Formats: sequence, C-alpha cells, structure tokens
Amino acid sequence: MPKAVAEKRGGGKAKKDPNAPKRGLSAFMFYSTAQRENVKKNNPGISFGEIGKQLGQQWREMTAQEKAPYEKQAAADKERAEREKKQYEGGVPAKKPTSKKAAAPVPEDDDDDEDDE
DNA sequence: ATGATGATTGTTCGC
DNA sequence: GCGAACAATCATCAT
Repeated sequence: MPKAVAEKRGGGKAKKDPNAPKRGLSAFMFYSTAQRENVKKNNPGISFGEIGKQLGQQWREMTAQEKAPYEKQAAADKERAEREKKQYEGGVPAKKPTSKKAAAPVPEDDDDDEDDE
C-alpha cells in the first residue's frame, strides 16, 4: 500500500536527467483520447472538469477487457519509452545513415520539408 | 530484495 | 500556452 496517494503536482517539474528518458504514456491517456469525443458527445456542452470525472468514473467501472485496448496502447508506448531510455543511457549519437542532411550544427531555420523519419 | 518516490503522459475547457 | 482534475505507470532510486 503505497502511502503517498496522489499529491498534487507542484506545477512545473524540474527534470533531473539531461535527456529525461521519460516513460511511456498511460492507459488513461489513450482512453481519454479515445473516449474524450464519446464522453463529450454524451455530454453536450460539458465542461472540462466534468469530462475528466466522467471519463475517470467510467474508466474505473470498466473491466480489464474494456481497458485492454487502452492498456495495450499504453504497453506499446511503454516499449517506446524503454527504447528511448536505452538510447539515453547508451549515449548513442543519433546518427543519420542518410547523407541527406548531415547533422546541421548551424541552427538554420528552413522549413522546406520535414518528412524525415 | 524491497519500498518509497518521483517524474511523466494526454485530454478537455476557458481566458 | 497554461493550468488543473482524472487515472495509470512504472522505472528508478534509495536503503
């Protein structure tokens, strides 16, 4: 039983790590993005506070089966976070095999096409 | 090995 | 653009 239940976020959090490997998203994050429209649809003109409550309320009533798809997304995102963390620790200089635009040490502002990765 | 902590994630809404 | 409820998370640190 964890003690700290849910302390309010102080507001801005100062990251400790230089690359802040951050973690994956949460199932709720996917759930909100997915149901947000549905909830709003069922609550025309609903306010932000209500939506959050409605979402959370249902989310908790839901069964693992309902959350399954969301958890799945969360899990998928988690993997992403793992990889990013690994890279953060590995200290691998993201290199671009493509000789298209060798790292540009000079911060030029050109927005031609950002269709990179 | 275990526990506790912190940091993070995304949405909506308004001004 | 930011903040704040809503919930999960879960990786890492510390002992």
